[in-house]
Order: sequence, then C-alpha cells, then structure tokens
Amino acid sequence: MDTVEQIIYFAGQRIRTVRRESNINLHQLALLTGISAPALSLIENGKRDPRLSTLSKIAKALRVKISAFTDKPAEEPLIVPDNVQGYEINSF
Amino acid sequence: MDTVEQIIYFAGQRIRTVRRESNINLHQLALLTGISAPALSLIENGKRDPRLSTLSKIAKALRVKISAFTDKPAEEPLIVPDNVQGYEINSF
DNA sequence: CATATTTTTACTGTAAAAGATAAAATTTGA
DNA sequence: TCAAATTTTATCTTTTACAGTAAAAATATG
Repeated sequence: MDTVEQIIYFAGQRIRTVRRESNINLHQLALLTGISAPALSLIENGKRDPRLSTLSKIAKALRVKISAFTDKPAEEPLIVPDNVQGYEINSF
Repeated sequence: MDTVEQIIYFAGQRIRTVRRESNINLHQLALLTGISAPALSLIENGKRDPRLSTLSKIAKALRVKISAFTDKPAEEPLIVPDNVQGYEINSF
C-alpha cells in the first residue's frame, strides 16, 4: 500500500529513532559507518534512496537488523481485560 | 559478522528463491517491477548493490516484506527428544 | 541572550545503479 | 539433438548515491 517514497521516508525515520536511542550524533554515526554525515542526514530525512550496502553499514553500526528500518512492527491487537475498572465514556 | 558483499549476495539468492517459488521468470518480474531483466539478473547474482527503492519494488511484486531478502531466519534450536532410539556414534 | 553543538544545505567530483538494447550463453523440453 | 525459452553479459546513456568541504540553519546549553 505504501509508495516507494513512503518506504524511504519511513526507513529514514527509523534510522533516526534508533540512532537517537543509541545517543550518538550524525558525526559519530558517520565515523562508525564510513558514510558522511551529510549523506546520513539526507537518508534520515527521506531525501535519498540508500543502497543495500548503505543500509547494511548503518544497521551494523547501530546493532540492529536491516528490517528494523524496513518493517513496520505488526501492531498487536489491543487487549482489553474484561475486569478493568474503567471510566464511563461520558466522564471524558 | 557478514560483510557487505555477503549481505548483497544473500539478498540476491533470497530474491531468486522467492521469485522461483512464485513461478515467474525475470522477464515477468521485470514487467511487474519496472526494473529491467538484466538489472534483476545482476541483483540476483549479487553483482549489483540495489537501492532501497529497488528492493521495495521487488518485494511488493513478490508480495513479501523487504526483510525476506535481508534477514536470515533465526535457526530454531534443534530439539533432540530425550527418548529417541538412536544409533551409537561409532556405528556411522 | 550568547555560544557551542548538531544538523542541513549547497556545491563539485567520482562511482555506480538502472534502463535499453542486442548478443551470447545457458537451460529446458520436445 | 534441435529449437525455444530463459538468463547472462556487454555496451551505452542517464540518473543518482556518496565523499568531501564549507557554509548556513537549527538546536541545544550555559
């Protein structure tokens, strides 16, 4: 359902999220991957269509699988326990 | 642990496997993806480093996730039942 | 606010992906 | 074995990724 542009944009967002979770900046990721910081910036912003080798280097540096950048997590069905003490809907 | 070359080679093998399971040839996949058959051939043989958009088009055409080309399936631990009637190791 | 850090943008140069086409090689099937 | 189908290789052109650098913009941080 997603367009190629959306795939690229999503991957960039995921890379940025994982990088920030690792508490490193673009310069540091550049050193780890051998990919320049400007190139990484373009990728994170969905403005560049990275090669598989590039995704691979980033994934390795961030210690995640490439699929961390490409797959949307299957949203697990929201389980609502039948014994929750909730609020009346009208109380909101 | 894999090199970039191995990642690219593995992805090509996976694409070929999935394509053959779909019983379509390179020409047909070319029509489905808009990627030329020669380009697909190079990718399947690990001789080209495809872009994310290219992987995305192939995955879409073959109706699999991109991770089908990038992730090695976690090999499930070989469970050896404790009640198997086996052979003596020396009998081999 | 002022300054430092981080990120983005803009440019140039190089390398490589990808399309098109054609030809060669390989595989498949009768 | 022969012919058809499929795949691979080669050549040429266009597009784009990426490095490097520098400068600008945006974001922290004191």
